[in-house]
Amino acid sequence: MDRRQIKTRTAIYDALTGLLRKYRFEEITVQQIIDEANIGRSTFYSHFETKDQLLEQMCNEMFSHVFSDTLAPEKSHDYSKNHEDMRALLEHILYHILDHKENIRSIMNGESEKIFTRYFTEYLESAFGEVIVHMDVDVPEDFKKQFVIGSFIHTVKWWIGKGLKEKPEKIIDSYMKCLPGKHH
Amino acid sequence: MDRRQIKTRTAIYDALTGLLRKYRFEEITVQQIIDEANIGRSTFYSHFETKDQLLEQMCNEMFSHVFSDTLAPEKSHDYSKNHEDMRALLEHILYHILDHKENIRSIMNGESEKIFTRYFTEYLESAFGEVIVHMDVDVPEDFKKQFVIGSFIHTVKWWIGKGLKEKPEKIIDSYMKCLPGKHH
DNA sequence: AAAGTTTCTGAACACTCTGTTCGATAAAAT
DNA sequence: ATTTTATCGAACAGAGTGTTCAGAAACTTT
Repeated sequence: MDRRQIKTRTAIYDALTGLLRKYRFEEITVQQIIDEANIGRSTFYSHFETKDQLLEQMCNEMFSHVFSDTLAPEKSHDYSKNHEDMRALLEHILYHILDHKENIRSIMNGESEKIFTRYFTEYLESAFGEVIVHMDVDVPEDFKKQFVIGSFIHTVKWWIGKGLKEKPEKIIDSYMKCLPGKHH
Repeated sequence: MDRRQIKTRTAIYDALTGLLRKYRFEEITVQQIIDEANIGRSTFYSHFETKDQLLEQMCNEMFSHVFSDTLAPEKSHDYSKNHEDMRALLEHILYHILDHKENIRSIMNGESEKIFTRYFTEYLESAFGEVIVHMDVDVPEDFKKQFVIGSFIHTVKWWIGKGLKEKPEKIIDSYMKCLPGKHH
């Protein structure tokens, strides 16, 4: 890829992340991004069709970083046999989020929060769909799934919203204590 | 209040709810609302400063209807003593939502979903804050609160998203089975 | 190093949406 | 019947969007 393209691309990304620290995505204009990134107007539009597409792509890259290497290597594990493995993976996810602290915090306002939720749900379903089904609670399976995944994502959002101050271990510990199942 | 004001106000509300059935709030323009409501441009702006303010006020009215008479009459009950009372109240809330089916479903897309969440959280905290504290799970209190309330709201959203097809009793039953505590 | 290719630039443009203003008209209140 | 208040709608200024295009600048190839 042409160095110039990479340069403008990262300039745009950096500009947006910077602006997101001060303003909500909805109130940021393309002109602001252009000025902040120090690029020409038409350059922006030759990279992205709209402001929304830029956000979409940026989140896309970021969340694949957060989730990609979490999913792959641990896929062989059987979490239904060992709750400690599940605990380790969840902690791993939180540490990954911690790595992207700055970006994630700025992104988690307004419209972009939804993209996060979408990715997160998708990922968790593929990673834990099986495990959840095997939990011994007498409720329909689709309910079980939405409850476990939904409450986890909500917890993570709450953790982010509170400034990521608590330790991942502590959050996961509390979370797993609140889940229904055999681990009492 | 002047009859004319009421007329335009409801015309605007109806127009927006109608449009929300076809489009997301973000893509609806003031002009569309004006045309749909059959009112003059300046009339709209003499009632609402912006499109967002309109949504805010509309949700405000609606959600106070959903929650107002749920909270008041049951306030004396002590849910920590009787889980059946809590169950009844939660079911009551779902039935209220069912009453506003059409409106709620159209409103639960995009930006307006947040307003719903805000109201709902606020309400649940005032209604159940005490009860939750008394639950016997060994996790910090703020975590307990966010978990119980967050997972309930998520469940309700899921229920709405799936078209409100299942019976409130069933949803609440599953929900309470998934909650940690003494009811095993 | 010269020629060819790709990307960036920035001004100019048409367009859409917003929110305001104001004189005329119609409806409600007293 | 008179006064007050609400609506109408055209006209306007302003902000933002997304496109176009010719020239400059940066990369690639030979």
